Amino acid sequence: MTPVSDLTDHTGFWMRMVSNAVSQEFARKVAAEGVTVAEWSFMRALYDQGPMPPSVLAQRMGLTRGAVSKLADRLLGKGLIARTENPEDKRRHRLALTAEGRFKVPVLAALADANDAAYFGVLSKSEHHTLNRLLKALAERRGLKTIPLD
Amino acid sequence: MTPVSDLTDHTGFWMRMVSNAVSQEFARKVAAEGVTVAEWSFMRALYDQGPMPPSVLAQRMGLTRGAVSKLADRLLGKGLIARTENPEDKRRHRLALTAEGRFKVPVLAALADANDAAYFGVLSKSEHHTLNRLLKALAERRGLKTIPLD
DNA sequence: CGAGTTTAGTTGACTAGGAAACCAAATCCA
DNA sequence: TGGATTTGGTTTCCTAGTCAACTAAACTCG
Repeated sequence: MTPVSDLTDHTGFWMRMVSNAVSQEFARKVAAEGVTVAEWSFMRALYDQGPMPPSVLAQRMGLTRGAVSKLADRLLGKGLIARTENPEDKRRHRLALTAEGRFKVPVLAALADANDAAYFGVLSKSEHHTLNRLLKALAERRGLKTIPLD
Repeated sequence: MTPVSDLTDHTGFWMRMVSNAVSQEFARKVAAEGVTVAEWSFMRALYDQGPMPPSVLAQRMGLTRGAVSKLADRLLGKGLIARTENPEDKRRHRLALTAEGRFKVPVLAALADANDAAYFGVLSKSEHHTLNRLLKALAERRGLKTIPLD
């Protein structure tokens, strides 16, 4: 008959289906806190690693510099991050969380925790552990490193 | 110290990382054939289930009617699908693959097969099987059904 | 020194999708 | 019958990215 394999034969199909569902759910939750997932990821990176120039952030987040530039504008507008000049090189500057931004991180992190737990809670402990192991193995064997966004 | 859990503690984090990588890789490959992933998914649905109205397609693909309307415009422009009027109800119409579109599906399907195989081929047979099982379990227990796009 | 060159970041044109307003055809029903 | 409502689809405006052109600052080296 058709030489075309079934869509559902692909692991990638199922992975994306689940992954999308988890992400969309999370996006909905952080939206209630007034931030997008990209903004959360941005803030999270600053929280973990301290102030850094936009270019580094772009690389960490797997975004273009342009995207980070615009993202930074939005976060500046919301008062969640601040820009600090570098007197030695006027091109460079660094982005850092404001007090307000810093305060928000644990709140959002709690949402992330809850979301993950709720979503994968339908698996048994050992299933969950196995899934983690397999995903990490894939990421490692493929040399993945950029923080996933959406 | 910080009350904030590590990003990498989340299964969703790893899942998205891997899922994104698989999808981006696939997007690159189909782009070489002149279509986007959404277009592929669109064509695939028509291939599997025959001609259907845009609204049904929207539901199947988890897109809004607006999105499908635009997607259909693009595919019409590329000559991959055709619109057929419904004489009984001038609002409705159905979308179907053209001969050219129909011809392209197996080619794209082969790319999808290859991509999936390459990506998950780094797992052992039993690991791969386990991963499939867990993902399907998650999808099922969560009642997921829309075809994942990106 | 000062004209190219490189580097950091921004901007503008473009793409893909969502939400909601919108349009036209069909249906309902008093 | 004919106005209100419902339905199917399109369009408009918005958001969030990419890519490539651009600007300004710093560096290089003849």
